[in-house]
Amino acid sequence: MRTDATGALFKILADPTRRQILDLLAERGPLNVSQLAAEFPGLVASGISKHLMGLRATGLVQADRDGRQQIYRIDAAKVTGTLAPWLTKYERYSSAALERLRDAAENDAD
Amino acid sequence: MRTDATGALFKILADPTRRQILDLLAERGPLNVSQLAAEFPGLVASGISKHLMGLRATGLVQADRDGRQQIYRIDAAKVTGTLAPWLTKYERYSSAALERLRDAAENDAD
DNA sequence: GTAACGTATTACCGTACGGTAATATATCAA
DNA sequence: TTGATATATTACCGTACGGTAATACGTTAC
Repeated sequence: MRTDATGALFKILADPTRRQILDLLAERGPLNVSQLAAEFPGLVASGISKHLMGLRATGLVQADRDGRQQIYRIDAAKVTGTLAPWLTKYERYSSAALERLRDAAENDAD
Repeated sequence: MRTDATGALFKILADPTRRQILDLLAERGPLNVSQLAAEFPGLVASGISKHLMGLRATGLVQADRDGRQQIYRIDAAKVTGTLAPWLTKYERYSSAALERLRDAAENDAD
């Protein structure tokens, strides 16, 4: 998929498996790959690992090594911090659209 | 890309061309395909049309027919309305993460 | 009617993705 | 050291995407 820096976050969040990984990390706290893989009967561990690599690349999750385990934890602030400004922008657009409607109504009244 | 209903919105927003289309519709108000295509020198009109079909399918834009023209307008409220609950959820997760940290600190103090 | 125009649709191409399987790497246990 | 475990990496497959080109469709102008 064609994408850019902003789009990379959306692209990561577009996949339901990755969102489910984020949900699990959010609800249960830090987990390793095996624990996560156990929640996805239809998937194999290396697939989960691959998704985690992508999530790490965008900074949405971070990993702490504990012996031979990688303990993954969500950086929920990163998720919200990255998306919130974008959402604010479109809220502003909503307001702008309302203003245009109001202007149009005024012009109609002329 | 594997996706679901929620993911469809993220997937749509992942593409920079589609986000730029949304921005144009938000900043300038409703536009037709030709007007939009004029803003994308590297793209051909049918490509824009294709993106608009996707945007329509998710409800992010709507079209009003005016003779042989299709006038597209953004439904910014749909954008924010769909994303906001999702964002709220992860803000709650952020709080949950903080609580876990606090609990862990208390346990350490035992 | 018919010709030009605005847009949508289809077929097609190259590329990237999600997933599995196999292999490699690193760490713990005996 | 040897074997088992936990994860990462690589190669590969099928599918979906972004884009162009060509075509079809509906609408206005003549």
